Amino acid sequence: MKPVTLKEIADQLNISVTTVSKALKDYPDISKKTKALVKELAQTLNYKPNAFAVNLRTKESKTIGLIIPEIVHHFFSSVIKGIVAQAEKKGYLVIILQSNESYELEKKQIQLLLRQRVDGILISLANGTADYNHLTDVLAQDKPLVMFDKIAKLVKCSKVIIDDRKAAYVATQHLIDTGCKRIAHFRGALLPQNSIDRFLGYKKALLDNNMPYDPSLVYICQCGDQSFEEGKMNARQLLKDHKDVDGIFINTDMVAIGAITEFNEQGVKIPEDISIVGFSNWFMSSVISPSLTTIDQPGYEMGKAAFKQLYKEMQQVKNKEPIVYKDIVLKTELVKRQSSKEVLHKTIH
Amino acid sequence: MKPVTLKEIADQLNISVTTVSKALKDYPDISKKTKALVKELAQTLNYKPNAFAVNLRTKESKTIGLIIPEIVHHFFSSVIKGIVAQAEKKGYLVIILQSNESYELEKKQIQLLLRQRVDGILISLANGTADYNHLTDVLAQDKPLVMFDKIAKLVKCSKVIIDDRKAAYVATQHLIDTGCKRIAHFRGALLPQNSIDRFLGYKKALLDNNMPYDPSLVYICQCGDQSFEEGKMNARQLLKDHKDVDGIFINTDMVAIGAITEFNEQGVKIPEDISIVGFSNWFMSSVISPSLTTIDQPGYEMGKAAFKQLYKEMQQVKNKEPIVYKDIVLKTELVKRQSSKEVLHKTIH
DNA sequence: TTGATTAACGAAAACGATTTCGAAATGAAC
DNA sequence: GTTCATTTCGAAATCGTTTTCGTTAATCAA
Repeated sequence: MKPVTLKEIADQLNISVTTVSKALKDYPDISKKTKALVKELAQTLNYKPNAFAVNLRTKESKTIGLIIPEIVHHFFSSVIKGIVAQAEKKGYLVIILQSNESYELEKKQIQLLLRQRVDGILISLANGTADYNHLTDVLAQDKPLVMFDKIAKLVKCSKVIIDDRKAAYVATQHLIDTGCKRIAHFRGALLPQNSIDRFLGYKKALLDNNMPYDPSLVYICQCGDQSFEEGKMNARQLLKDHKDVDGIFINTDMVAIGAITEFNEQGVKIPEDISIVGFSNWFMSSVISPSLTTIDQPGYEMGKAAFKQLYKEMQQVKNKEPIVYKDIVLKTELVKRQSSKEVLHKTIH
Repeated sequence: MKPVTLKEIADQLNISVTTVSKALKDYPDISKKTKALVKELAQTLNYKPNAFAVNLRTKESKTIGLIIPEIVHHFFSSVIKGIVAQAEKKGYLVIILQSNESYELEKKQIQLLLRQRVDGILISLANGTADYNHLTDVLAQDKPLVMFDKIAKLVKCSKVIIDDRKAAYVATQHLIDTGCKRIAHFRGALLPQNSIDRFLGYKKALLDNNMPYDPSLVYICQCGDQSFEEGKMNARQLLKDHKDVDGIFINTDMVAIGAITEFNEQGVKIPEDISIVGFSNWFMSSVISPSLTTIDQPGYEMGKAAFKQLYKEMQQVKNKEPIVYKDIVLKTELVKRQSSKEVLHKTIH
């Protein structure tokens, strides 16, 4: 009933615990005969080393912590999948925690993970997080910390991101290339860096194309649980405020889908009357009618890359080398679908 | 840099490790004065008990394992969220593993978790799992194991499920009540119990209403990654095979959405020509056009209930009481939307 | 025969906390 | 002054491994 220990194996074979331990780990100073004996008995008794004891000695837990704002989310669950898959390949287990977009919870969870003595931490910040002491605490302990997607630029650690600004630029440029003359933007809340960058990309694309930037065309939404509703609301408001808008770049697919639904209900034709480009490429976006042109955000790859970087840093700590931080920028892609028109033939000068 | 230990606190205060430990845990045989001193120093040094050492002594890890077939999945990610939230409330951490619907992986992961000495395991089985030795291994060690959603009826442990059969019955009955005369069924693969039960519910509803059961109206799909495509394919095939079908009960929303898409493309009117009822109530189902009538499957609640049961059993183990197994059946609900007609006025006898 | 080398194993000290069992000191009671 | 109880603390064992450093016995060279 109780798990088998080294001592029990040792007693049964009338040898010492030391020898058993060494035999199982193929130390060169144990004879082949005893090694065979030990290994066989361990097998039949179904011996499994007690992880606590091993960790206590070796000061490694072979466990990492993962904190994300929201689990039920296509993008984030893809990230989780990428992380878990990669971690398992390297023999690491993943403890998952959800911050619920709350700074307080995030802070508490970091403490929990540190107490658990995880070997490293992966985190995507809560929207509300503006204070970074809990993060620098981790780094001060020489424990690797890698941030992904929602990051804090000011914290000195590795980061895995996409170039939100560039992606937003591409999205907006696509609207321009397909003939849109007056382009609105539904942006996210003020805090997460992503919203800011996407907004900046939108703005830059306009200016680079000699189109005026009009702040009244920028609508803010919190992108929380009811982002679908927010998309509908913003769309309704836009129809009242600006009849001349013929294109919208929307911060995230869920909001875009809300907007599409509203436009469908009001008889506004997409893309004939208004073109729409979203962000993230959720599965849903390919299914809705009209299907949504959007920016593909590689969640699985991001998870994979984040773990790989963390792994590298954990190895560096193990070898007592200094940790080398890295910024990894993943590629995004515009996925052309029905909610935007065909690209106009460009005139050749 | 290195984490603070009891010994360091003891040395600084010139008292023994024992006293420090006791002080922090409010043992009655330590004076208030030393307790105050110890607690204050622990606070300022930011002392965190070494989880390994504690676990090694107490033989508790305050950690549970969670194995699911697929993380990127609306239903399962909701379950994860429920589990993680509830676990955190009780001071437990969750190690998450994904079996990828593979029996082999599932088996290996159970071993991993046992080695890690988790206090309990939550699992939703892979479709391919037909051999239960890895599960009985867990139970043989007196380690609580709770299965949810995709379960093995034969294994003696607690289970949290919905009544798939009844839910399917309700779904089919709804189609009948709204006037459908010839009802098809897109079912899942043969193995997971859920598919079988949903099929049986469908069949029973037909028979109870004196409608013939026609096996040629039952289409099978694997419900894997391409279930959307499978939905389209099946819909196309159905249109060829049976022009007279006016209702379909579909195993899962993703397939249903594929079917709706296909029908939309082929100009088949929903619900006028064909009514559709899905299963799961993914968010997508409320957004697609026409929106999908479906069975709401409470993922978050299932996760919550599963952890609560596991917690109960972990307490029982702790108190050396025998484990009491329980079958928990959660309520499902029919969510009426646009893909099915209004219920006919029933004649009163 | 002596000294050096090698092969094979074990004793014991960690790792950091918890807990049992005493011990010392103080005070109270007689 | 003796006895007894109470308060306050610590020594030491323990959890299960890992790893260092011996120790023994055998082998070999000269």
